[in-house]
Amino acid sequence: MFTCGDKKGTRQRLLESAATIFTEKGYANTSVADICERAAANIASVNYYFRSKDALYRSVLQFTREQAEAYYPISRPVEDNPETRFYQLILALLQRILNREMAGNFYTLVAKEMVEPTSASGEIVSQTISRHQSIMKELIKEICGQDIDDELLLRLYFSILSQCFFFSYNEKGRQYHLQKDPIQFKDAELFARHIADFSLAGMRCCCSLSGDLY
Amino acid sequence: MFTCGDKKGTRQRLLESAATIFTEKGYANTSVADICERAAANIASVNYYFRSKDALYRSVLQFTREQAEAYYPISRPVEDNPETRFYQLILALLQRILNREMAGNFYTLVAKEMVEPTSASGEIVSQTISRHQSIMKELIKEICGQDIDDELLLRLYFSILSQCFFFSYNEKGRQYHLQKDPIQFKDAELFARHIADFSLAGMRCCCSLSGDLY
DNA sequence: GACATTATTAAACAATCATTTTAAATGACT
DNA sequence: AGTCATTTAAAATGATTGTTTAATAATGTC
Repeated sequence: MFTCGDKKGTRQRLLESAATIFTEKGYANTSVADICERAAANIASVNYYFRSKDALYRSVLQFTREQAEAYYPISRPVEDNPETRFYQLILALLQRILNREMAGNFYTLVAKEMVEPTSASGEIVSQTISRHQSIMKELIKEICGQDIDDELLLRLYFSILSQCFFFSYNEKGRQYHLQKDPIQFKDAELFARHIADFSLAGMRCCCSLSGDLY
Repeated sequence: MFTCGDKKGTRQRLLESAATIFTEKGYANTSVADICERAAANIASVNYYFRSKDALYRSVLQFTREQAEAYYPISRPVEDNPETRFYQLILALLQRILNREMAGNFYTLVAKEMVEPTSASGEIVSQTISRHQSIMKELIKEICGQDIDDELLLRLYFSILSQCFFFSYNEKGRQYHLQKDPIQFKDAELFARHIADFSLAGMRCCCSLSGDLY
């Protein structure tokens, strides 16, 4: 296990190279040759270490997801009041998404899967989403009351998450809406504050008139 | 100009066929052969009527956009109160997005451009977005007051629009979040009602504490 | 040091794709 | 009918792609 010290193994270089290029250009626009070139590996190495381009892509999803979960854990201590934890949860999610390394790559890839699912999409994406969903729903219940209607709960979740997932758009895609400067990692706190405030008000309002309108 | 009556011309068939398949599979995963087959046209016809696959794609963006704008106009009479027009604007947008024909195709294509911009992306997408943006911002100003801070105005716009654009995800992509049944066109009113209520509360709250937190 | 396993390389393969070419067919108009 | 422009058709081109093969190098083990 004496790997060369500062040098990463070929397999790992391929994984990171693939993650970067898949994120940037998408699966279909990325060639195996591109990936190998960036990883300074031979053209055949993708099929040697992973069985195919497709299997490599699945490994990339897996790998970047693990990185994301290691980077900013989304389970928080229970001591604070729900509103604070609500803000922290949104912040953690935005920080993951805006992270410039593998964590951010994962959410960009997930965004692509939302818009144009691949065959590899299935498990990993749906696991990730449903994990987010259950955590967020628990928090909403704490804030709105445990007896909240299931349909309403789902809609509230959707309103909050759709705001967060906006940031997993491509940089250029975000700028279509928020012209101005590129979004930086440090903007996470600002937007998390906004989304939290905006959504807390929305939640409370929708809960208080629950059932009246529908 | 005596076209065959019930039969559409080859060019038009190509346009609609391309719109459908681009929407379903994305630009890179769609072959010119696919498009021609569905349009019952020869393989060379794409290059005959449009100069290239790329130019065809641009034409598709243009065409579907026109269909969307003709289908559900988003400029509404001024007589109602702003809250009602706010709801109507969101409803019109959702109806466009959830429309099963060319209008819906356009917003699905725009969603793809958000996540993975192509070289054709530029003008059409940014025009569409900035039109939505100016209309929505005007309405927010009416509701929150004309003296609202520009930064806050942009964030409010973003919160509202990101909820709407969630529905331009792929069907499977939406179901990752809203498990249950596929979203139908008729759900537009339900979700428009929710987004409007949720967002009106959020707007009012953010405006009242404007400047205090940032 | 010899052997077996693992890793890397260069070349070739087979398939797909967008586009071009060249020719045939169609329809309008004189 | 004959001319012309428009449209359709089939086949070929040239480039790129993912994957495989087979030979070579590196590494670890006894």
